[in-house]
Amino acid sequence: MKIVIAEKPSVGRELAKVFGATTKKDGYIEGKGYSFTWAFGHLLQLAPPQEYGFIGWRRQHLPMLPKKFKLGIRKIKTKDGLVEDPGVRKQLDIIKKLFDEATEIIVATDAGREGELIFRYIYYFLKCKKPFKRLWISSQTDEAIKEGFRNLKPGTDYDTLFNSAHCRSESDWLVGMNATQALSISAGSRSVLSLGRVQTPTLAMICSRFLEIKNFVPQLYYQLAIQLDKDGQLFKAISVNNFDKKEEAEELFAKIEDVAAGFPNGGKILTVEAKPRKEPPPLLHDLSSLQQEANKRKGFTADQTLNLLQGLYESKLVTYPRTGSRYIGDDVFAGVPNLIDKLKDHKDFGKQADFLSTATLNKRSVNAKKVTDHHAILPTGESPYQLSGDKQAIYDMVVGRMLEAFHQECIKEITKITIEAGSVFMANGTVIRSAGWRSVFNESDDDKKDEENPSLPKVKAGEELPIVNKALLEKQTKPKSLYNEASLLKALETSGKDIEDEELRYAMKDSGLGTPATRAAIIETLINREYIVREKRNLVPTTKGLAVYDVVKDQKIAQAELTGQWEKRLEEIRSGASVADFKAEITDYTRTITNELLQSGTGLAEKFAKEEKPAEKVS
DNA sequence: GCAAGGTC
Repeated sequence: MKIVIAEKPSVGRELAKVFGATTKKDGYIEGKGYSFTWAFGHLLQLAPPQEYGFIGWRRQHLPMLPKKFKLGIRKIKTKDGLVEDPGVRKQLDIIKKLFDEATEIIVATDAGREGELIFRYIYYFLKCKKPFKRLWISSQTDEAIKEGFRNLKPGTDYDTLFNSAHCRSESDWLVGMNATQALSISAGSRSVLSLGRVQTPTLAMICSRFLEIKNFVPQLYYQLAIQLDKDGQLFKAISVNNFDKKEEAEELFAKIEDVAAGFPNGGKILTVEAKPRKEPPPLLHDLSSLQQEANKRKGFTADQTLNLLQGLYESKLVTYPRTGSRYIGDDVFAGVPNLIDKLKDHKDFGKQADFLSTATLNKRSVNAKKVTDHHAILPTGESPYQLSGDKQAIYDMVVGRMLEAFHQECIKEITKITIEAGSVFMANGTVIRSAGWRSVFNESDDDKKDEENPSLPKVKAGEELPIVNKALLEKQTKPKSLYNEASLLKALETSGKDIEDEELRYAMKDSGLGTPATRAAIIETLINREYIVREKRNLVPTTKGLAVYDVVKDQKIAQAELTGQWEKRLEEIRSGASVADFKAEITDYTRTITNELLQSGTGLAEKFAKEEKPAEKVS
């Protein structure tokens, strides 16, 4: 019997279907000489410190540097504390039984670093010695799967990939566990002060933005505004220059020759520029972009959106949700017209679906090279039935985005008129000539509200128009906004782009901080630690969060660059570089950060202890 | 009591 092991049940079932295996067993599917089984993501995790004899949180244990890491079955939180997840235990038993019977093992976990690790941890935990082959595919279509099985690779081809994954895993443990205990202990062990490669830079981003706003000193500046009259149609123009000094603005303001002051034709048109601007449709959604949209439209947290989407996925209404790709391959694209056809009766989108069913579909989101482990989120074509309001809202965002993505460009006409009236003024106007994809949700531009001139009158250069109103505007420079979940998710995705070092920036170009699957959990962790709170839709640091930030802000652990450095080294390991060198570096860094935190955390608790409620102090 | 990673 050949055993195929997938990362998750949905993929295992899909593979079984392609082979025509139909006998459903508990935890696997059998048929045609194969058994198809699966994990549920990581079934195993690195054992916690106490399993190496580091009982209790004690200064003398630090740094904790296990000679050899142990694996343990994934735990879940219950009222009795952490216990082995019974579902995971059961599935591992099933996998063990199948491996024992296997004549051949075929690894079909996701084609990536973590997919490799998911399998290898199971394989080594079960002490399996049988050789295995690797299925490596980036598309789950029947043809891609068949082709992949005709081209199975020797398992050992991916040994270096496993090495890099293994290093990632152990390094996160070493740095995270040690830094967390070091800071918590030196601050007086009153509460858990967690630190980690991802959560701490994320906290730092939130805190530094908050402080930047708090310390922001608004600057006054002045603008001049005039209103002109073209044959009865009024429109507004603003001075091109801003003025720091009020006197300067007042001087120019006095020179504006308006009707009230006895000048019937005070504004002279200098230039008129009208050009069309084409807006391509947005790309299909990946998890992050959908979380951002759901946060903006409905105020859902990243975690809520992920849960709703997981529910839709389990009901087979949408494709795999934790994807980082906004593209689909040509094979998936071939099924899109059929998906669109099924929406013709939809109450909101029917008309657009009808239109698209005869139009040429835009292929901006079609690019097989940009499909990584999973493609962009699409509806499956199954008909939803009695969804909850929130689920329906998410489902509609997926469906609506699909229609948008394959729709036509939106064509706008942008008009710019410059006017001389003592100084130079400019009027901007935007008119939508052809709504294209924007007709799906029929909403105006959500990013920027265009100035008050939706459409400007037809004027010609050289024309002189009466100025019917003028105003001297006093304005203030504004600080950046606080992070909310949408802007934070975006910042996490792109955090690598701000890195100055070119190599580190390159190493992070496809990753950012965290992964699509983990970012929602990171936000929740920061909230659970009482480092940040939600205030309306904003994410605001607490006194505790700011105090922790103050201790670590100049340390490597608070910089996104740390992930960049790791990614660069991990990629080198994948290409065959020494594992021992990297491990030595990490061990070294673990010692350094642990010692530093044991010193610098002293006195930290006093900074926020008074803010804590008595009930929380007791524990 | 603790990381980050994956998933139900």
